Amino acid sequence: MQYHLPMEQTRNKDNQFALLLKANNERVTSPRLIIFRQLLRGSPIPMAKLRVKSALDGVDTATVYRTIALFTRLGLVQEIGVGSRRLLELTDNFGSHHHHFWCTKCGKIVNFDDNHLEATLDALASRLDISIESHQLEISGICNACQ
Amino acid sequence: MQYHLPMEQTRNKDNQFALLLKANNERVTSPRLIIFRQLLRGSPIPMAKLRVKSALDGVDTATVYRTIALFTRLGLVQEIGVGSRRLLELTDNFGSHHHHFWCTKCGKIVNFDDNHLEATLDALASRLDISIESHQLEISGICNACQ
DNA sequence: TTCAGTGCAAAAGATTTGCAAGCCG
DNA sequence: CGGCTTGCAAATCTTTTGCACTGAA
Repeated sequence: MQYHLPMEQTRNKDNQFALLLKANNERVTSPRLIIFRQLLRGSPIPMAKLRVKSALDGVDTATVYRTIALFTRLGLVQEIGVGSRRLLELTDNFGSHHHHFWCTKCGKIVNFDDNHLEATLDALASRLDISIESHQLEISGICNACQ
Repeated sequence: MQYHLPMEQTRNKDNQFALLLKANNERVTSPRLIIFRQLLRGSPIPMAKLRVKSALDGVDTATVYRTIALFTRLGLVQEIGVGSRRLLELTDNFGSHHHHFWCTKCGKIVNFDDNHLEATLDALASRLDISIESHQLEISGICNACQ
């Protein structure tokens, strides 16, 4: 099996993952680890593909759904909308805060973050008199390579 | 039947709607008008509910799907993600540009817009060297009433 | 009149659920 | 060992498709 992260980092993440589960009285099982590692590969993945990939490792479809529901409940996974597709990815708990830019020409999805944007949102929150728990921005357009 | 807009405004919208269809060589049919008016009521609506409401007016489920696909193709309708739900609403072509704030406590969805935010996005676009076609921001948190 | 658009029914996919067996703690 | 998890299969729900008929232009 091949990882996008060096093995040492993967171990770290696996560890962090195990701790999070235990802290919530959830068991660390083989299917859960397999699915977590799939998500750890980085790019947002559609449920259908996650199901297929997990099946290769012997994980049943029903288990994938139950696991994603669990991960979501634990705030480990979130669903993002890119165009009309729904994709799954690890939340900021297991990565840095970011947003998505989707190139409508080549389909590439680029993560980005912007301090100024975050500041703008803070100001917005006080203007609207709300307290922000989370926010998600999706920008679509043409990337520099495609222009 | 009851509308959220005064009848005169509804007529205007119906008109605008008919023109858009005709401009795209699409026919103005009863099911399409029924579904359009449903969306015109304002708040984002899940497909399931739209299906049920349309059925009350005798519109078949398959037609609802085909119509929403058409409206999306014409840039009349967009799908937004609020929490884990997917909701349908008219695009900015039939309303003013806005984003969504979702109160996780009372479930209310509030539309808002912010000039400063738009300016920030413009700046971001030039920094990332991309050209933005559209953007969608979803903020979730607690509204002032629930605090 | 003509053919795009619709209803109906069936097919295809996606998601959920019940239950016996397996495995983590 | 005990009970949470899983795999498997069946049930549900959602979305798509084929086809004959209807109605908008």
